[in-house]
Amino acid sequence: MGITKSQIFTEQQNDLAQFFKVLGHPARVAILQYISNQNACICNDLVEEIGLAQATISQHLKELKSIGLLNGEVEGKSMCYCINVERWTDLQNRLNTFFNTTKSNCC
Amino acid sequence: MGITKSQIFTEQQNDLAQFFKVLGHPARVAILQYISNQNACICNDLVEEIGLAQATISQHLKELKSIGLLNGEVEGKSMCYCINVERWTDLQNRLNTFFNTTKSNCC
DNA sequence: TTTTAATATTGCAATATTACGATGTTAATT
DNA sequence: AATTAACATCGTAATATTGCAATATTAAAA
Repeated sequence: MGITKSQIFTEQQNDLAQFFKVLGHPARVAILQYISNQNACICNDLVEEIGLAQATISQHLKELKSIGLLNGEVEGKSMCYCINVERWTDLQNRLNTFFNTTKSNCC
Repeated sequence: MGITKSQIFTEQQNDLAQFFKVLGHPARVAILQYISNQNACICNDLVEEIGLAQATISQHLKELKSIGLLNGEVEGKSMCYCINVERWTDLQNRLNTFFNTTKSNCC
């Protein structure tokens, strides 16, 4: 039905899946990689760099913001989007915990 | 349009996003966690454990198989699905590389 | 060889996602 | 105050995903 039955999973599982899901689009991967190579990020640069329409880029940025991976700061009439390093490291640790606690083989 | 413009991204970006995407559903996270706590995995157990219909579980297993995270072995009339530990560790390393090379702050 | 058990596959219905044009909004510039 | 620049949001079309019932398929058991 296109709708995920979140009720039947734990909050931890839903949370983790949500992180993975947001990272599960090449545009968002590309955005993060591009930002990390810049000193300042302006959405317009991204539009040229990534090759998607401005509205689409804006939407992807919103999703990255929604899980706290990006900080947006108003700078005049531009926006400066930056990776939230604390959150980034935190997420990396959570994913590693998931990987380390979920690797036993059964057969 | 619901269609991702994969052509405009690098293979590495598409690949990475694909991994994230497959892990981006709580049922698949739950399946991996459950399997890792068992010695043998039978789909029927999963149906009871997870609480989704057999057809749905089968579909999720297929997606996990598609990125090589699960090995399926026929065992009589049952299937034994196991985490592919080599692939699992490989994926963990790839994700850590991504996280480590994508963390500079700009603002 | 019929039956049964354990999946896989197919075919849908419902909802989500992706993408973009058009249109807001906001703040600097003129 | 009007204009411009840089986004954000809205509305919508196209496609993807989720989920399940029904129906294969496959191999052991009877």
